[in-house]
Amino acid sequence: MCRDCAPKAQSIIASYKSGDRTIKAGQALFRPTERCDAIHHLVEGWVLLYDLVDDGGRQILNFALPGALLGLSPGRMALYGAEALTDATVCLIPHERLGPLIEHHPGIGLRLLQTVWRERNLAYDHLSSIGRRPARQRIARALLELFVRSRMQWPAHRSEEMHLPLTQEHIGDMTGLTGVHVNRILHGLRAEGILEFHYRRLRILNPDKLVDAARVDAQTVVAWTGRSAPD
Amino acid sequence: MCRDCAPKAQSIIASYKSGDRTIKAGQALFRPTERCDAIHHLVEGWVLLYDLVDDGGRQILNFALPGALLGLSPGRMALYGAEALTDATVCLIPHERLGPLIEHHPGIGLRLLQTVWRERNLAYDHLSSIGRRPARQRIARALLELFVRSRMQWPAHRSEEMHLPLTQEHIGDMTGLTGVHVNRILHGLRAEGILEFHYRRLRILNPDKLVDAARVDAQTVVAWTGRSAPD
DNA sequence: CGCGAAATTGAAGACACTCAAAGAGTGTGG
DNA sequence: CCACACTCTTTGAGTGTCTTCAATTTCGCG
Repeated sequence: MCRDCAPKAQSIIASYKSGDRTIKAGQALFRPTERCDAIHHLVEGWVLLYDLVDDGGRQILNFALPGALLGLSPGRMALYGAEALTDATVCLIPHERLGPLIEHHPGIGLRLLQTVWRERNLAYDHLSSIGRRPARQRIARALLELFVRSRMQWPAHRSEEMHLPLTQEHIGDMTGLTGVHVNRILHGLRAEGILEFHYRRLRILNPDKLVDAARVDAQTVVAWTGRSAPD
Repeated sequence: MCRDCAPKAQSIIASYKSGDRTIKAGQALFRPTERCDAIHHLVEGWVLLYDLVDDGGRQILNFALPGALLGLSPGRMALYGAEALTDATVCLIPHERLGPLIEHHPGIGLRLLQTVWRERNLAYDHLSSIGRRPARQRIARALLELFVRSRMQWPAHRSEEMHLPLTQEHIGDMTGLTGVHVNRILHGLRAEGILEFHYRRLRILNPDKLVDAARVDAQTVVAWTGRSAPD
């Protein structure tokens, strides 16, 4: 299920966890500023990380896929909110158990390190997208990234169509745009025969043109997949 | 010098490194897409991480302070560029040594994990700033963050004035704005008696008003400092 | 003193936002 | 199975923040 946790690693972690938790789609795992004593290791499902801004705006920080580590923060307050996009399962590891876990199983430590630094690289990628790219590129990138990452996670599904439980408002919140403007851009992409995004269903009609509109290079796509490259 | 690396940890890492490297202010450690075989552990100085966008734009991803881990990427290509803002020293750890290092010294693994996840949280913070805040708040936040982080790193300096080797263009590249617009906003902040930023020197005239303009809460500031909160 | 880089200022324009209303799709309960 | 309620999408018109382009001034440094 989770690429980052081979079965063996899973069972090792299991002996340090305080328990599992299942969350229904749409429910919150935790909210910003809420007390959060345990690290949440996502085992199954999609989870949305977000930050709320005082004027009512919301910024989506990441879409966490299985293997992600949520709730890492100094102090015991969550710095951001987390809510399940699909039904999800997390494995809870109390903060104070993390030290012993890594002490006894350094290999796990290395894996966690790689997971988090991949998350950091992804965040960097989003930063330059939101900070320096026009709306069309941001949206094309965001959708392409979601597509690539989910295909990598669940290679079974093989079509160019996928279920994406997001509204256009969500896409706006991830790209730093308004839902209304996202709608206009999507309209353009559809008119150009590049993709369709209708009621939680994304269909890529012309992958080449989408890559072109997103202005991503092969290297970046590889980074999205999370694969370590060959030597 | 580096808060994250107690002397003991330093000496352990030393036995796994391939060497040190000193970089003069303004010089590049590595450029985007350049081959990069070793992890760069920053020991001393400020390093700027950036990404270049095809239209000529640049996005600053982070200002790395001592303790930061640079050059972590899948494959052996750098996903971003790194350039020294001040004279700097890095300790180079070949990628293939990382496994053995953590294997034999799990405590180091835990520290590295905490370092990277703090960097990730900082990137998330920047995301919501750039994605959802107006120019004035972004700039106020950016300057306040730099101030807080550098004060935490070098507590010796105690005044409300600091040396910041940046141009207004740099501030634009970190906040996703143009240098010209940064200038106008800084003009406003100066007119209000909040701060002065003139030729590589930042002086905070009214800390309370700056915090107000930046719209940061205490919790976020604590996260910037990198301190783990008490239980 | 003069050169180059950075800062400053103005004017015009563009991209994205706000406000608002209508249309389409989904789900639920009778 | 239909009707209603709700959410999400779609479209228009007007506005505003930030950008672009360009000229001028200030500053640091040789």
